[in-house]
Amino acid sequence: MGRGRSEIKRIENPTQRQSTFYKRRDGLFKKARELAVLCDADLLLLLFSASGKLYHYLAPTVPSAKEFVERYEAATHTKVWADIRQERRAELEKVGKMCELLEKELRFMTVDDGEPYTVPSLEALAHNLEAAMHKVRSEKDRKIGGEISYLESIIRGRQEERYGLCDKLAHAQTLKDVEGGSTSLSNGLDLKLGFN
Amino acid sequence: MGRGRSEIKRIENPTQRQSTFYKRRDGLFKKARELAVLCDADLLLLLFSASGKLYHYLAPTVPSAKEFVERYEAATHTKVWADIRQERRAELEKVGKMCELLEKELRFMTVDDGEPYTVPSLEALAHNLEAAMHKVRSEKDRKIGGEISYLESIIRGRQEERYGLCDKLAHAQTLKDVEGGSTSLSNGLDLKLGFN
DNA sequence: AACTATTTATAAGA
DNA sequence: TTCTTATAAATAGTT
Repeated sequence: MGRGRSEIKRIENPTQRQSTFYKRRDGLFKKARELAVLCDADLLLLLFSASGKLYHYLAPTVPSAKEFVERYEAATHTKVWADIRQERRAELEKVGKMCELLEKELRFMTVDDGEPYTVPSLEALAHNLEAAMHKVRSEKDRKIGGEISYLESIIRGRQEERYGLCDKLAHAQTLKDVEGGSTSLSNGLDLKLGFN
Repeated sequence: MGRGRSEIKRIENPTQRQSTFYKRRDGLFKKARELAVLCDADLLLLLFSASGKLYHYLAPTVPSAKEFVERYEAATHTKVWADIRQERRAELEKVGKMCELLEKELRFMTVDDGEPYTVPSLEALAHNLEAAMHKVRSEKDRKIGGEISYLESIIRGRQEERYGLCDKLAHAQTLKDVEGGSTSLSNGLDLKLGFN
């Protein structure tokens, strides 16, 4: 709304940001109230401005903040964290592309630090790297031999595997929680290198 | 908005109330997100529908989350939020790593498509993987041999390398865009595996 | 789930 | 801040 803007990104100009904060804060609280009343919903809204000031709204039907938080807690342990993971993952995928490179590199370099890795996990890592090397080598050989047709024949299969990753991603959290740390690492690498 | 209404009172018709709930819930959450992002504010929104279903929004965290939790705790004498913050932070890290692994895998798997890669780049890739393997193997051996002191002696050097990575990261995007896919890949691995 | 006629929210400007 | 106003968004009623 208003005379422009559609991008949602941090407003750098402090004056403008403050002004926008006031307006949108009022708008948000108004919306919150309306939703609570119109639809008979319970809601709690806590807001800290960048300068640290607290604003909050508690729906009229909610007797007390404490009670509400307890209710939230109860629901939280059954359902909410899955949603949070979902949100976080999307957020990370979107925002974290740049950081990814650095984190990746740092992770590899921490191998030198030795701290976080157990011998079994290092074995798995070495094994996977070796397999990856062979994979790449054979790939090269095929290419040199001009056996393009061979490549083409497996492209579809790989493509399908790749699409399958979407599903893996969708279940990644579950897997992660079930498996142990080092096992998780080696599985991650297995995944990464696409071994069967 | 819409074609009527201005009175804010409970909607008695259940169907209409439900419909309105969905629409306004989406609107409210969108507004909440926008406010958090635009104005760098921290907010928490908990919403229970009349039927007891929970929806919630937590502003993208980290820097101000601490402040948020501390202030909220001070205001409500609740300990819950400290735990939530902790869990969220751990969750963020885990999820980030998982995303990384999957994205990495996707990148590796594109080697199979063969399309964007030239023979020289595959050679470089294979070479780097082999070197990485040896690196990991020797790392493992050192660990097994308990030669911790050796590790410690190189940590500082690696630390410095790592700091240099910030600069590399800053230019990583540029490199990637400027160079062809194949060259980029081998460079990526050089970076990733930390070869000199 | 979509579609619009309207009402609201709000970005800029004062 | 606060008000005004031109525009962008949200959404009530409808299909």
